[in-house]
Amino acid sequence: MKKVILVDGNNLMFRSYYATAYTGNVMKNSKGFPTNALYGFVGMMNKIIHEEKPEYIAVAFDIGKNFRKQKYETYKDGRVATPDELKMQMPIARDILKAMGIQYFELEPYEADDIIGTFAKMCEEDPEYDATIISSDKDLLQLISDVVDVKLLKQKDYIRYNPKTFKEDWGFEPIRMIDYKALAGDPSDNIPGVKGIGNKTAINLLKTYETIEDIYEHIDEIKGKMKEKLEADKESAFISKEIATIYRDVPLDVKLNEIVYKGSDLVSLNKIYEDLEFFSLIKKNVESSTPVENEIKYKNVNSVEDLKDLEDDISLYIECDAENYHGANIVGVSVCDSKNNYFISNTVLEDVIDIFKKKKIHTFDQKKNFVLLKHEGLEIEVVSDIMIAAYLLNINIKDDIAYLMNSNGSQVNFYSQSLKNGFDKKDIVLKARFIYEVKDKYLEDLKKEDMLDLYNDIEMPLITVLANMEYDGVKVDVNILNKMNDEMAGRIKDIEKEIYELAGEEFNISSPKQLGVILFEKLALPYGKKNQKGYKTDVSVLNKLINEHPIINKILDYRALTKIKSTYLEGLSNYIRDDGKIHTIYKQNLTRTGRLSSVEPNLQNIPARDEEGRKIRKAFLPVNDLFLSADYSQMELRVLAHVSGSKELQQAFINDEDIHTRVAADMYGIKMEDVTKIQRKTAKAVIFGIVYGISGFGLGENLEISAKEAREFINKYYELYPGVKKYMDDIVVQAYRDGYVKTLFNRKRVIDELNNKNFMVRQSGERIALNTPIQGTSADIMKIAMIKIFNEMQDKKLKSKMLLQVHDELIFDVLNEEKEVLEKIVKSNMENCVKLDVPFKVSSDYGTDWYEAK
DNA sequence: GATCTCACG
DNA sequence: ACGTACGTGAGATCG
Repeated sequence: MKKVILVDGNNLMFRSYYATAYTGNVMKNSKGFPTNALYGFVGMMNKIIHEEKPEYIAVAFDIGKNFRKQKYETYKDGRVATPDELKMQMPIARDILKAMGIQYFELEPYEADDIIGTFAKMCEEDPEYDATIISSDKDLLQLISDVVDVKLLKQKDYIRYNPKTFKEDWGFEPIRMIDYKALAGDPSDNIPGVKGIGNKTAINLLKTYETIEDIYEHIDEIKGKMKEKLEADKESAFISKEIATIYRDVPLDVKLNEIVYKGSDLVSLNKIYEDLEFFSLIKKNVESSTPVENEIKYKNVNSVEDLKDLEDDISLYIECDAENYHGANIVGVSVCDSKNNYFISNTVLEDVIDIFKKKKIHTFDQKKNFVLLKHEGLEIEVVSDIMIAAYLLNINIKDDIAYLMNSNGSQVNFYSQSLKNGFDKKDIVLKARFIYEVKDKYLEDLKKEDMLDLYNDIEMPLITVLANMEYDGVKVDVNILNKMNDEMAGRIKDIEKEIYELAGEEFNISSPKQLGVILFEKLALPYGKKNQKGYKTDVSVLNKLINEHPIINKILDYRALTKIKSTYLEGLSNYIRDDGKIHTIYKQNLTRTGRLSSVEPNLQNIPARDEEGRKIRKAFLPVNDLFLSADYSQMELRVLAHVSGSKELQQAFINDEDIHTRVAADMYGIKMEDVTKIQRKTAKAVIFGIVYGISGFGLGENLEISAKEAREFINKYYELYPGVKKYMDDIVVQAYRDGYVKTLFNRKRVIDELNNKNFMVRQSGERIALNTPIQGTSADIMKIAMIKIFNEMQDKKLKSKMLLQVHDELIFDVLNEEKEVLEKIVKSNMENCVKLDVPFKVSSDYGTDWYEAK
């Protein structure tokens, strides 16, 4: 049997284009030519060749006018015109196929579907061949037969349909797809179908009747509204069927044995890739990849003498030997000035380090530098960190400078490659050189964007604060974790047993797939919502089923306990280093709002809400005497009150009222003392929802009330706080106008989503626009507070340490005798570091472990 | 490696 | 008709 692969080239190009274009950013090469669709297209073609190993392959394209449009004027009406940026890429796709040794076909007035249908027919007529069609277009499913299957591409993976699997899914024969379209229509192609008949009804009708001809012959068997609808649109149904039917006799003048896959001509292929700047693909093609010669000269430094000509303004880069810099060793240090480049090995670093004291140093990731150097008992101060600068400038920055360099035309190994293959001194030198070359531009850009203060007064000083927190680390008692872990293991075993008994069989409870089958098929529980893989089984689904079956509560318990066990008890243990401490890494260049994030491990999501999980915190212990925890109360709402200018909301905070009770009282038109728990909870949900730009639907889901009721709550809130409503409207308008939003301290977030053609994406952009100034300003304020507290602690030479930040909360390791003075420093700085139209309020607590400290 | 689920503010 | 709350990180499963 000879296998023929038939690819819907148009479909692949459209998919690749929209897969990335929806974010608003189309990938381009340095000449400004769009390349996103081609990049995806090449990826998919390579995948097809790799997975299908075709002997015969053809790719079909649409070209020119098509006969359907000529016959039915409205066909594909309403479709957005193909964007120019996609059109431009179409001819290159053909060039690429040529270089890949793959034949492509296009013929006016036929569409790609018809060409594929014609090839499929040829396969059916020749017993030597069978075919696989590759596309995400469901229209092609009508071609399925004993010798033709369809690999229907989904967002991430695909479904392979043959006659059997098709029938299982759709309930009728593949060829009846055309009758299905005749009834249900197809909005994307503007095929009308029968008005009022959707996919469900269409499928049902086709279970009873073979074709629409059959339906209309037996129209009298059908009763009521449905009959009326069918009769009213009879003509439309038949036209729709005709449009939907793939034409399978396109005069192609080619034989199957002529579409043999010849394999790539790498020279021409690489030439195209070079034009497109698909460097990673070229690299893959050049198997024994000759390493790029980095033409850079540098001096090896052996003593201070070698650095005597070093200018005052320099760049510095430090390479270490592990992804996580805690516990890593310095591989080497490179230094550049306007004229020279230097490489300093770790062995001589100590001897020359003093020379850096008087220099103005520009670097990349000073927090990493700080930790690495401090382990060697060394220290270097810097004036600027281009990793941070790039982050503020909305450059999507990674921790590995190689990404930034390579996207600017350099060719250095990525850090992960160097770890595997060894470090190249030239790469390390190139990194410092790069820093030197771009530093001024970044600072200029920051100035242009009015972000120099944010950079100099907040982000740069914060580096030292965070570096110290990470370096000091937090003590965690592994014995406490282990003890809890053993206990947890026993409890989980018991619950497991009970679940197996209730289910009547053993299965992997942690597998959503298997669990879904047990719940919704074996136990036949209701409300089985589907996701991509099968049934949804998350908390919100399970909560709705609590009264349906006793197994649900057991599963919820199982989930809670296994989460605690694997993520926290075992997970955290793995991060305790030899000093008995956990040293997280605070990412300062990651979030889109200005918040920090914490990784390896994440110490910002240690359980707090649930008592069982909260006990994890008992394992976190102070090195000194106590923990002090200080957190802002309702930080984001206070920021909302300020930035929105809502006098009503501001007054509530000035009066120091319980904000949720206040809003509840206003919303229900009652006195504050009469507000019930549930009313307060509702108000709280409304308030939070507002900050996130929630819809009536979302709030309804959340509160388990109807969308209508929820909408009424939201409207009521707007009435009470018109300033908030105005802010929300204004910020969205402003975001559309400028393409970005800013925090109070000028942190800028560009929102490409607002330019998107897709309504949903734009809506998401609007929510981002109204939330970012609030979340981001709060983050800015917390950063300012941290810097002030840190500095004051240093000035007063306190031995207590700032250890953790959890967005609106700070944790300190406190010496008994410093208790009072520290608490004052912390509270007053947090409350007063910036002056807004509302006061900030900070609550604090002590404890001998993190659990006890509030 | 993508997906689902769930932990935090 | 669509899909539906912002910002994160990590572990387990599965193809």
